[in-house]
Amino acid sequence: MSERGMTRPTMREVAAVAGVSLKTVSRVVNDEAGVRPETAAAVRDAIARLGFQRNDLARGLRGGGRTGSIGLVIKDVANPFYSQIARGVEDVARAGGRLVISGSSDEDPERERLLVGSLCERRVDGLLIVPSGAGHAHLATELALGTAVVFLDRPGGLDVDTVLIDDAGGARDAVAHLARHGHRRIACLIDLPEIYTARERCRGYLEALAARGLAADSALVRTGLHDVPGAERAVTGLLALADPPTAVFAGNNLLAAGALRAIRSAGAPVALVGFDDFELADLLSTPMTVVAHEPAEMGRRGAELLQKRIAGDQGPPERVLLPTRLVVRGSGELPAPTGR
Amino acid sequence: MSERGMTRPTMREVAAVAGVSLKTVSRVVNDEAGVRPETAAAVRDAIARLGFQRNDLARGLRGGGRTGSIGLVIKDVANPFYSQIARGVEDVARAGGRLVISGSSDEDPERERLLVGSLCERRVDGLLIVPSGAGHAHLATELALGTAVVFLDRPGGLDVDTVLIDDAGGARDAVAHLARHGHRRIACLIDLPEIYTARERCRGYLEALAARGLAADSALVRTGLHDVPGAERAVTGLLALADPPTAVFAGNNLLAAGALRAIRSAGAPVALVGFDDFELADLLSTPMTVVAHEPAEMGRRGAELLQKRIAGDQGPPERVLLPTRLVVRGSGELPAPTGR
DNA sequence: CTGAAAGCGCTAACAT
DNA sequence: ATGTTAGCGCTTTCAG
Repeated sequence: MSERGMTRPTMREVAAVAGVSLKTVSRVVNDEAGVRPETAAAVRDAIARLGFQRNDLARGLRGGGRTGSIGLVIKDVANPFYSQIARGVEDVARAGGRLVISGSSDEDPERERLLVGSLCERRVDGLLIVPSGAGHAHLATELALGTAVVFLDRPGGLDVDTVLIDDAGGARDAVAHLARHGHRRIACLIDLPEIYTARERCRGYLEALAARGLAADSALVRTGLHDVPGAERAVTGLLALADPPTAVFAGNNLLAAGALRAIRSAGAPVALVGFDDFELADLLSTPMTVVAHEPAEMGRRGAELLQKRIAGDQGPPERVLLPTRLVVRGSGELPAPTGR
Repeated sequence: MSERGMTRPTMREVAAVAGVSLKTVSRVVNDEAGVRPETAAAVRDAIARLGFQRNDLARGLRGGGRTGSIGLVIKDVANPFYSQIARGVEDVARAGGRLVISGSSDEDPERERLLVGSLCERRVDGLLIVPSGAGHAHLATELALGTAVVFLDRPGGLDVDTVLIDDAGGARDAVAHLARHGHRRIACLIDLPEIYTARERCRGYLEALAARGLAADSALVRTGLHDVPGAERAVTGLLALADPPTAVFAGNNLLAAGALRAIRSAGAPVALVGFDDFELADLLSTPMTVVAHEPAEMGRRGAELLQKRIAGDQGPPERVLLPTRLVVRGSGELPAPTGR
């Protein structure tokens, strides 16, 4: 076996050992036809003996520029919503023979720009992006240079394939559900308004209220929330109001967790519907309803669209809207509206 | 702006536009000293005008072979435990100017081997691996070829840097806690015995029983469980025993979720301690205790060790053991042992 | 301070 | 069925 730090064997060395030309080795390595079985066997033997592994950098540099990798930019891989997307992307990429290079932007447009830059320098075959912020001019440049781009979860201001969830519809269903159970004072927790999904979910909330002829009380809408403690404080504040809400709609998984904590602390029988499903939502002491959807499916669809583009598809940009469904957990126990 | 599908500008073109030599462009791009400010400005201008981006493939091919990327092989990125590891890795890699290429092995040694192979063909600077299975001969080859390797969560059978959690200690604490509360019939849910952490946690369970002079009842130990439904069925079966357990120790986050479901369904007041912390564990209707630890820290430590190796550190392999701590959620409500 | 030449490891075109 | 010659885009010598 080789020594540590030894230089890696090249095709040229394999060729020398096998007693053939470099090109023959290349043919064997890439399963090209036109090599006599015995020759191929000799080459394979040399490959095994030397521990040769094709250098994909060199390969990508010479041939067409395909690197067999795609870039994925999400908000935070530690957040289950995004890590499920990543899994979906990975599965499709693998089927297409590609590896995924991913990075977390933490909702910072500058970090996103940096990440996209690094990814492009590495010449990924395509880019899957959950766009943060608004300006995506740099992406337009990439696009022009031939890097395929697909947006996930939010539109990115460029006319390319985009996979979204039915944010407004899901929010409408959530609020309609609460209203149907008699709730008239429904609070709404929303992430940073710069985020498309936050705006859409807020819109759905307002539309559902309007559809039921309920007045929208701006005191019950809290925006700019982006973590569990923030949501917890917001809901604690809401419940301390003179005329508190009897129900809460939380705009995402983090905000739902915060709301849950506040409701539990207050000991108040407040109904809760959260956007994003999560394991064990049905085993909570405060039963909650959830706007469920499939993050992995979003990743899969996005990756499929991307690979189609990479393969040369020139059709018009596609717009995929993934459905949500309201999952009622312990509906019988849904707290009824109080007060009044 | 350039046309779609247009060929990407190269340093040569930038040089031509700027009226300098290729090497001067290289100097500017890499912030090397020895370029007159005006010349540099002209070059930068040409770069901006052409939308030039250094090709890291070519760069990696020529210069020392560093690609500025590290490979991460985990079990499943959609599992919060692993996605938190991934985040820790990413943060350290970014600080070191590197990108992370990650893949899920799903506990399949063959997939792991394939992934490692692809990663090495891509010439990652180093590999961070949660090893599945036992045979890691292929890794020995990589090691010999100079690719740095660090194991995460489990030892990989090779004498390299390894970051582990105190599995046995955490399990002992969990079981001791239950015993201290009077439980004598404590069930144990364990993942596939091929997995090191499963064996260690099982060992800790047995040690804690022995330390208290409690008999280990093999009927209460269920191994080979690897998903939520499986754990649920196992616990349902345990609770149907003539002499059922009054407490359960679940060997990981998935098994804890399954146990929770079974306990809830049975309506039995069974105490539960689970390995791995999770959001909202304290808000469950069935209060549970948790063996908490920091997955992200594991990722960070591993990535730090790896980058030190990549930088040339030749010291002896390090063994990091991360602590666990028992977090009691609703201790007052811990179900007391029943029966007898 | 700047440039010309060589070559990283591979594949694409052509030979043979 | 196999080999030869270029050259991908860059960094690394080594010269000016």
